[in-house]
Amino acid sequence: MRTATPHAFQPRKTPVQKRSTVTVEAIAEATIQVLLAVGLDRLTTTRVAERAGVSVGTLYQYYPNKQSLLFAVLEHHLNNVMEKVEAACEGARHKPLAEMIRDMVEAFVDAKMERADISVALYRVSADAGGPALIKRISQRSRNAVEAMLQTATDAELLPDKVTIDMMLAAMAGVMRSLLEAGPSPVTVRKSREQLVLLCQSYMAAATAKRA
Amino acid sequence: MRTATPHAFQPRKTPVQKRSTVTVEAIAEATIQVLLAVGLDRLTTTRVAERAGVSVGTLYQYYPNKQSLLFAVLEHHLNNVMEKVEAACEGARHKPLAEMIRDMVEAFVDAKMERADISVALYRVSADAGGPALIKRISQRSRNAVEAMLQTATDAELLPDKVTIDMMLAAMAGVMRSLLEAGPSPVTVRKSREQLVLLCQSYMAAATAKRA
Amino acid sequence: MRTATPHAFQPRKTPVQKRSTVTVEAIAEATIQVLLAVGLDRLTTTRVAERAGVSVGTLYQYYPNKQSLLFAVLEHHLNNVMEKVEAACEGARHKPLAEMIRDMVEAFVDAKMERADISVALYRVSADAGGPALIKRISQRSRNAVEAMLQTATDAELLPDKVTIDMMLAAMAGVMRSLLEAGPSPVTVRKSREQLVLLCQSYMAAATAKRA
Amino acid sequence: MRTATPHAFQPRKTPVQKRSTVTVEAIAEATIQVLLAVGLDRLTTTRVAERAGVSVGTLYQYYPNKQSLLFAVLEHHLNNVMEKVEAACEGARHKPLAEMIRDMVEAFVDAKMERADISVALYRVSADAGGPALIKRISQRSRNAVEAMLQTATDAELLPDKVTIDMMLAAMAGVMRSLLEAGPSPVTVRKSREQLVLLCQSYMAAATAKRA
DNA sequence: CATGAATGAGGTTTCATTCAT
DNA sequence: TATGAATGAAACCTCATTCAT
Repeated sequence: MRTATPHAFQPRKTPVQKRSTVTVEAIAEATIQVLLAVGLDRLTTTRVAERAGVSVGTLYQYYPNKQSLLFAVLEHHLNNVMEKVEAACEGARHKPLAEMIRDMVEAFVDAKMERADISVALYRVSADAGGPALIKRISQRSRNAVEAMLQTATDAELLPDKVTIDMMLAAMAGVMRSLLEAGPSPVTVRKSREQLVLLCQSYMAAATAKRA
Repeated sequence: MRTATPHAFQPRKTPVQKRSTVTVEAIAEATIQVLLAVGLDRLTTTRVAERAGVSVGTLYQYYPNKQSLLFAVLEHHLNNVMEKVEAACEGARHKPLAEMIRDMVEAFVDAKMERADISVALYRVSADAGGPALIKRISQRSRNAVEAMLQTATDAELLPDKVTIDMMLAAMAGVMRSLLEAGPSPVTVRKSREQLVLLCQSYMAAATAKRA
Repeated sequence: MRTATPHAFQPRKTPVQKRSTVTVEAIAEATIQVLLAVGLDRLTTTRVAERAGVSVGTLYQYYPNKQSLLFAVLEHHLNNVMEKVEAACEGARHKPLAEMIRDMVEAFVDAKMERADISVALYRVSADAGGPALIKRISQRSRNAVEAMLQTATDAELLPDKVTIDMMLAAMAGVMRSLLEAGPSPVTVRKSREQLVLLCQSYMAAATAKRA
Repeated sequence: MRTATPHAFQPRKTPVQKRSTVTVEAIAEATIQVLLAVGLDRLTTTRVAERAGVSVGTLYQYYPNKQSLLFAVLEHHLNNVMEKVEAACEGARHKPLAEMIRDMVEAFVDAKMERADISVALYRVSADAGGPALIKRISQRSRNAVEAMLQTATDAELLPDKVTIDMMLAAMAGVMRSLLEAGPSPVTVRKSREQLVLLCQSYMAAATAKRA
């Protein structure tokens, strides 16, 4: 993949007509399908276009380059997870800390597992140049959501600072990745989910206590 | 990068003559240099050979393909980190749990930060096909080292099981990655190091307590 | 030339637009030109594309690999000869055996001599992996044509069986090859043509008589 | 295969010491083995040397280049066949024409079939640049042998001229090639052998008669 | 004489991207 | 807007051959 100038990773035009929207989505969906079917190495723009039932030319009408296509899919996936987490955070307001954490972590794990195959496939995409930046941008949102939630905790004596929250989120992401890449059994998933809850709870407890 | 058959990621021949050994190392070193200088996308075998002061042909005498070259470097790096962690684990035997964890985590963070640039660059390499498998193989070693250490803890009532250790390690890896990819200031590093120690300690404490 | 999987020797796509058809033919023609100009050893896909006035990429749109290109040309040549032979066979129906044979053999020799240079150049191509199979497939056609003709012979008491016909055809091919590779004078060609007719006639006569 | 200058196809030195002779033969034998094992496309000088248990350097002491190695093997094979045919020709002197032909043809077929696999593999070798010349040189010998034999025929009224003999030999070669490349069953071989005898006999009879 | 590490020209093939239709 | 034929830079990798040890 010959990477273009950094600013070029956004979709080219925001479609207004309905037909365009359909096309854009068909292309994004086809990208996932191809990704799962043949892997990132053999994903070509032509193949994606074929699968989407359009010509390559059309593909390039909506995505300025291959990278932007991949990133759009990645972003969509991350946003999807994000929304679930945010929803959980909203729903868990005004609860005790441990419950908050549990709800949030479980929402995260469940969201990721829901499309485990895609999650795994996208790890490789996220490693492409520019990926970390994208990830970072998205993580901001989760931090904000979590932070807002924590401020309403009924039993927290001290609020954890940003570094703490980021650390927890990074730990969650790391555990999740390791889990997904292992291709885990349902049992393993359940156990790991529990343990991850525990990990986050104990850390948050310690972090809020420590300050005191 | 067209990935070959899975078995093809091992170096091709073990050099017997001294001349060869020098060459092999020069190539590996050149790979890192090129990786840091131009990035993975523009790392070509020709460029690596040039930098190493040999011909492409020579490179291919020792590495059957580009992938194996990259993986050799990745493996070397991970082994390096591993050794430091193992050493810390050995040195921390027969101490209280919290101290063990601290020593181990700090060794890990320090080892990673020692060559932060390489660590970051290799994240992309590790995403290549076959990377996760390599990582997994290496992680086994760390789990064993940590497990052996924990068994000698002077104050642990219950030993954490494998899942727990794996979780901790995955969390550590995730945090480290997130940290490294952010290109952190020394201050941030110091703070994060502390926090990561806390995270692991509190989780291990909770996990060992929980069983009881 | 690294030969690919056996099924990969067919042209890649059947062009629909007129522009494409022109391109495909230009490439095939260029292949012959290059073959004659520099020989098989130095025939490269790049050179062929250049000669055809297209880019390499275009070449690979229509031929999945070098081998398929060469085979397409070989097949075309053989088909061309085949058609002449078939026409002769059709035209010689309901004649005495000796005349039939004469017409057929002469058509074969003439067809081969018509593009003697190409014929010779293609012998090397036909030796490539997969060549014999191609030859075999084409030979079926000639056997059928000859067989159909012989059944209408006005004076044949017994029909020769398939083995006999194949033998005659193989002999013809062998003689022709030996002749072409010798780079013969017109006189030699004429003499050899006569003799080959005699060879086939006498063999067929003997073979049909023998059965009786 | 990058072909060298035309004069370079002869073995480099005629070994006088016994050790050398052994080495030379080991290399030749290894060439055949590799040819049969992996095919011409993947036959490399290194592989041959390995199989022969010597280093590439040593191989190049005795054969100036790859081509010469292959041609040495080809020549050896052809000489072997030749000797059998010559012996048959000598043994068939002073017999009637038909018997002569039979003995000779059968010797030829049997000699070829004796190492059918090698015969087939070498067809590709003989197509390499310079091959036809080699073949031609060898064919001279067979023509001479056959000619000498025919002159002693007890019942021949007219001697066939060189063109006639060449034609017969070319036909024989063509039939044999076609037969070998088909990978024939023993039954087919036997039948074809008979038919080839018939073909040659009838042609020679016709050719000698015709002159009259 | 033997070794085998080193050479490096050069071949095949891919695929993101463009633009005339 | 959509199409898809054409582009062509550039990557990977091979292997016959040499020559210092």
